[in-house]
Amino acid sequence: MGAPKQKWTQEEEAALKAGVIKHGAGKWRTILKDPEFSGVLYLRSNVDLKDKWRNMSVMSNGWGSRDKSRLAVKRIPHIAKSEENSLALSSTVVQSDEEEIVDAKPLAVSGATPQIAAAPKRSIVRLDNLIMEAITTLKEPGGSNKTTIAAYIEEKYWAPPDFKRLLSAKLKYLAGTGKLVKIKRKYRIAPTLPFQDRRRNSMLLLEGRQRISHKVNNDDINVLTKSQIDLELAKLRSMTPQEAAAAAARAVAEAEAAVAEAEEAAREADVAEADAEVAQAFAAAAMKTLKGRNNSQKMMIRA
DNA sequence: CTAGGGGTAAAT
DNA sequence: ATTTACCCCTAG
Repeated sequence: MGAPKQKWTQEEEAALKAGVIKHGAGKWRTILKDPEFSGVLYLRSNVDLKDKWRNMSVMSNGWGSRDKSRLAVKRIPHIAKSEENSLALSSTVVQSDEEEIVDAKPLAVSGATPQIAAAPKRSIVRLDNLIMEAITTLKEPGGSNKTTIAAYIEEKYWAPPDFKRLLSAKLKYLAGTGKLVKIKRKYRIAPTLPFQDRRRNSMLLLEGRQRISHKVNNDDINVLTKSQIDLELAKLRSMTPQEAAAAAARAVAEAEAAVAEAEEAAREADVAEADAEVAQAFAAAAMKTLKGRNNSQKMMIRA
């Protein structure tokens, strides 16, 4: 009866695409067993993969939730599907004739939107996907650094003018929310092992998942506004433990809010990034000092 | 196990 | 009303 419906995450889609590129479409079981993807797709079955691939494929092609042979009056297609539609971020195209098992079609993304007579600017693909895809396909040991990821995306897709900036913001955001783990300048996809039974039971309550779990070990806060932070930290030290805890909590909340803003604004111009950065840095520093003097504070959740 | 044809019901 | 995650079934 009720399969509560579990939307495919971007990691899962990326993993699926990567798997298809690596093993070929149809090798669902193989993809599933590949340790490279099993971490992400462990709750999907081979049939799920097949169906998902079908769904993705279908929607990326012409208009259709294909029922196939339904005469159907459908929507009147204003324009015939011109093959050489420019807007592309096209699918794979020429892969310099390497192996090219199957051309990964489901790349359509939201770009399939008509360019009927308006809708000029809309080709943001959701950088998240691309980043995930980049990391999973160039499976570098230890993760990939920003430049490598940028190179991958730029080569395979299309690079906006201020792409580097967007990418930086995105990586920071993803690392901040725990979707990515940053280790020594390199990013890798966060382990998804924690939960194991999402099938038919709860799934809520993971609202308190990993958030700002930064590695504040040495320091990364030496950049911008260090003076500001020091100032705030000085105030923090003179507070009572209770006040300090409250302040730290507030800082964390503010950081999250700022990061969320930055994420939303991360399309064209995001001025919020600076704020988010400052807030995050402060939050991290606050946590650090708090823990330093009162080591019973454990606010970090799982590793 | 896979490809597909069908179908259901939950989200949007 | 359309999408979409899942399911079921059958022939290779």
